[in-house]
Amino acid sequence: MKKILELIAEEVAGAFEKAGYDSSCARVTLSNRPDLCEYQCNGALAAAKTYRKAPVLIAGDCVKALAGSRMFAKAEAAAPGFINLDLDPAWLAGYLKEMRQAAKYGLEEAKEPETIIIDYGGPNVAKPLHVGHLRPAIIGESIKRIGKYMGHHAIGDVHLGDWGLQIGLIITELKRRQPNLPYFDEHYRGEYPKEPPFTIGELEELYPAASAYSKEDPAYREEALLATHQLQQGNRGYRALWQHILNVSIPDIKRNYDDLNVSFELWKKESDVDPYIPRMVEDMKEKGVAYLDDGALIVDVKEETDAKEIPPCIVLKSDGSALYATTDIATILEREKLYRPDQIIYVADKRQELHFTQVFRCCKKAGIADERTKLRFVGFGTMNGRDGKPFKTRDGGVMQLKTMISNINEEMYRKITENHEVAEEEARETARIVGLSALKYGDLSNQASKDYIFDLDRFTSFEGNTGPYILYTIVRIKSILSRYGETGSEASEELLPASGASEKSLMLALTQFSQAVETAYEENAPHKICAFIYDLANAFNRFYHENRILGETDPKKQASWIALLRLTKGILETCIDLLGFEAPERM
RNA sequence: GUGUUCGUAGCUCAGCUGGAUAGAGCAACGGCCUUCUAAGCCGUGGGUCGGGGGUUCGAAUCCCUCCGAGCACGCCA
Repeated sequence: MKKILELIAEEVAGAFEKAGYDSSCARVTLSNRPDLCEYQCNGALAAAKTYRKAPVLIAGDCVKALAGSRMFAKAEAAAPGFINLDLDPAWLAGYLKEMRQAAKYGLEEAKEPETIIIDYGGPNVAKPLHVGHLRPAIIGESIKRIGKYMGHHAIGDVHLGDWGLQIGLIITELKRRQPNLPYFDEHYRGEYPKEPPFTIGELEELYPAASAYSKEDPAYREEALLATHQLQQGNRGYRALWQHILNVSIPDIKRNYDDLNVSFELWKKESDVDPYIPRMVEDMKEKGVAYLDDGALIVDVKEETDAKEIPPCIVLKSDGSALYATTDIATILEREKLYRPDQIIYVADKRQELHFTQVFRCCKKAGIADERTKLRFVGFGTMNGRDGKPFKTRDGGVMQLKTMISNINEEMYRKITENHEVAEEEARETARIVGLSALKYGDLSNQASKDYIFDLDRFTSFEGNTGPYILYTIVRIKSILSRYGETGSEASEELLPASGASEKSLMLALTQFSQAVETAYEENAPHKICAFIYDLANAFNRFYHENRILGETDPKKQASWIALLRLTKGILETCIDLLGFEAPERM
């Protein structure tokens, strides 16, 4: 169904035309003066110049033309030329009735569904997930869910890093510790053991140790580079070890993402695109887009309109080996081949913007990406600590994701059990759900592109614009609905026109749903959904405070309110699902 | 140096395809629980929207400039 703003704009456009003005002036917006009106049209101000007429007069003409409209309870011209509009409560109730009956509360799905690949993982195997993986996971997951809800075929790809130096380092370190393993015996021809030679705990310890050695000892680093090279060249033993690393690491990574309510349709790895590279490079050479410069194979990607000359994209290093741009380009090649996406969205640190600009242009220029494939980069800012500097643990290290989640859950558990008597198990589960909402809402309510300050105390606080506040609102509604169900009061739940100001505000807030989701989709901006549900929760809490729903004696009125509650609950729950979290039954 | 992003209340942030008196939350202060969860609601105080120019009937929003901060700038990812 049409968005409420569209309907209002159409009505006003009709009035403009009827009064003899061009209907294109009839842009209507939510009022920025709620004390004066609900909606406003400033078109008369813009039209004044064209018609050489005072804007108030134009507004007045338009208001006269709206006289018969059943949409508005009030339409008046205000100096210097605003048209102030209030909706008719009956018309508003009618609109909400339609919303209740429509699929997805009247949201119009995309007419031409697109295939959208969203790349928002990027963790390296054999390394524990840390807080740096938090933002892409949270933001990307939400963008994906919003895309799906809009009717698109959205595919999340974790895109694991499994082909770089880190694997070589692990192999080298393992060889140092257990040189007698068959993987290191060049003459070994038998089957390798099925059981991995390490646990996940040991694996996670191997890498940092190896990384530290390689920084101190150049020979060690050389060995690791060689091991990496040999792995890529197909060394049997190393391939077997690499497979063990994947087998041990991937389930652990999955569990980590599960804890965040984040999931991926695709578990692709850098290594998957390795086979494409030789031909891809040859092809680029043949087409003449890639050439040697200082020994490296590069592709010029600068354009005349650039404010600053963009450096060329390096496809192969001067020693002939691949680098990150190479695998990124090959990944686009593979995605085009396997999925023919309309869009590929990269959710990555904004510091990588230049890199992706180069990669995207290179793909277009070399014909690797189809002309009509939209390659988009959604850059997010740094997560800082309370001091405004990049978030670190007390000893200056990078905090593991597990640690952060468990810190939040502990804090939540403490707060829950502090004020209420709750069974241990329920308190733990509630803490987990509420904690996740705190973490995700804290992140998503900010614009993704900006740096933001991670403040555990603020995010886990139960007050203000936080995840827990939204959940609390939902829980309040659930509580009323379950009690209402118990009383067995059966009414038809017909929505009546609002009888009070707070009820009408709630209704008005509800009508913004489609607009909020659509904008969030178009702008890849989950924070618009946060802003919407925060307004909605506020509107509901005001309504809740002013009206005693279960104590209402008029059964029709009560039933109408219950219908309103169901709609509010449904929309809030839909939205938090789009953000990637859920509400508990009680809290 | 060049490019880029940003600068809004004490703090954390919205608002930015130009519109009326710049909004929230936290913190501070004051009200509201024998009644559906007070994790709530209502109210008070707090702003030269970094400075200065310009465009416009109208600028936090668009343009220029200066100041300040972050980030990026060919073989790391």
